[in-house]
Amino acid sequence: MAGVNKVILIGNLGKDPEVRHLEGGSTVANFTLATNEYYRDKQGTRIERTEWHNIAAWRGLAEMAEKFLKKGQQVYVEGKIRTRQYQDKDNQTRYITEIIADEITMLGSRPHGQEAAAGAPAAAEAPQTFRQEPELDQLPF
Amino acid sequence: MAGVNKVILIGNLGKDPEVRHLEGGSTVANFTLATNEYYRDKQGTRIERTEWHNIAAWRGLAEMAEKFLKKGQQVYVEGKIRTRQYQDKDNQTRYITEIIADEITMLGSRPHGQEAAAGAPAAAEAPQTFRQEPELDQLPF
Amino acid sequence: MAGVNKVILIGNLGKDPEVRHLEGGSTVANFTLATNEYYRDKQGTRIERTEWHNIAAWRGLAEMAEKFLKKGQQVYVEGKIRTRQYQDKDNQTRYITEIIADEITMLGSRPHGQEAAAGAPAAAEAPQTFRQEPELDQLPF
Amino acid sequence: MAGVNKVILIGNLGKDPEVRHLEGGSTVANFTLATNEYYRDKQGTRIERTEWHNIAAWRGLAEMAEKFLKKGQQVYVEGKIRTRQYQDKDNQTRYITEIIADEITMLGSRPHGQEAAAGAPAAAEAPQTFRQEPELDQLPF
DNA sequence: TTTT
DNA sequence: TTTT
Repeated sequence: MAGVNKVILIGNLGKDPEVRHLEGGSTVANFTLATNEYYRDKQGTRIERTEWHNIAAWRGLAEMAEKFLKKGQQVYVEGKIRTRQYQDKDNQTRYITEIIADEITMLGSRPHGQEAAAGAPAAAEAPQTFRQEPELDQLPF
Repeated sequence: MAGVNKVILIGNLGKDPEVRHLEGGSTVANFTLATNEYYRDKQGTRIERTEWHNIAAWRGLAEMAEKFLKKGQQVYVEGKIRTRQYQDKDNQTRYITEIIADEITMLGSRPHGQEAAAGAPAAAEAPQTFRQEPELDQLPF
Repeated sequence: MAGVNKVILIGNLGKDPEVRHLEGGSTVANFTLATNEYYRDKQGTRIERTEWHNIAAWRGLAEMAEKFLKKGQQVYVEGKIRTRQYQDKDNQTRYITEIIADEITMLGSRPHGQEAAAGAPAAAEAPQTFRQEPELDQLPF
Repeated sequence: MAGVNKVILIGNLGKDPEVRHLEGGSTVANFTLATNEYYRDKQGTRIERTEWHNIAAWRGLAEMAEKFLKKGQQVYVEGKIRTRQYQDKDNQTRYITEIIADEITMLGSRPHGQEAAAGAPAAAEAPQTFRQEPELDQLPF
């Protein structure tokens, strides 16, 4: 039974994307994204709660992230949840949950006092949407 | 800067919900949800990939989950991602990512050879949607 | 400023898809989808409200719809809203809002007393997800 | 069979919200929202396509829209699709499709040369999310 | 570690 | 009718 696994986030990058070129030719960009929530507690005090998400962008989307995204920027990210396991230094099994991005849209304006990454569109140009191209070996059937 | 943290899943319960009544009066129901994805690899072989999600439903939604949801059932879950840390038995910090459900809708029909949970609507009745009522101390401001 | 225009529906087909082969070689499948909502009114009476959506699936997705979808079937549809205008028989401008599907997933089981469309997967096979392949002339920039 | 009818939009207000106080005590705010899409056509020319959506916000959300939203502002809107019919001046049945907003989040910064609506949060304050409170007579069952 |  |  086919299912749906979809995540929609709007938040700010906690750091510049880190790009790695893997053996085998793949490229992946990783960054953290903060989504902020505000509410009042029982005493009426305003509370801010920040959730941090690990974002992974692969292949073409990784290159876009490297070129156009910077720490602090507000973005829309659409993707899916993936939890993978790894062995830590004590050889214990650990789990990490990531969002595999399918689409990234730049929102609002750049933060003050911060330059766009090299190659980013000039202020006069329209901010952009980037979509992951489907891999030939990952088409649904 | 307010953000968005939204998850949309369609999958099948991996087990009956486990309900706990916490000190302080809250109720929480936990269950796992499998979302299946199908694709062909480079050799053209059909691959099935299952992602397991930890779902937490609180308060009124927990009671609904306890009454109406059972292992194997197909559901739509809307909610948000939350990662919390805890100390494991070796006093090491560990992280677990959960989906806090805001809305659960029952889909399709019950799996063969499986009874509905006690109190579930008869087959002739419309399957249902359950929404979390907002907590008075958690309204946005 | 790039935006987001996303629709997520779960409902039942109101009729079999109607497929048209347009001059120029495109194929489009149209069907209606009912999304049901249940609530109680002020008197406590159960109310059912049905919203009807016009779904359009293009190219590869149209062929999938023609092969695999039938009246009554429960599906997940992801797509975007598009309103287009046309002239009615009195030469007045009219508007119609459609959902252009990007992804369709078959849910649950087939309705009783109804055969699957020719070519549909056997009951024992996994229901399927179909995604629109991007058109070369419609990639984001 | 309960369904799902969900819309997620990011766009800019085409005009200030228009607020009406209906007989019976309800308040509704209406505004248009432009979602922009960019792509290249077969000749490689950059095309901008704008979709206009009719947004309706009721009750508490209408008051928030009136206070805090202005023409040009970039917002995230979550809601559902509703098509209603009415009689035009020639007594012909016409249809209009609207998005009934459940949640509105203000994004980015205010457009240059434009004042915030009276009562809007000062620049130093966090932009906000507004959610529709459920009506007692519209709870799911 | 972000943003306001 | 928006935005860049």
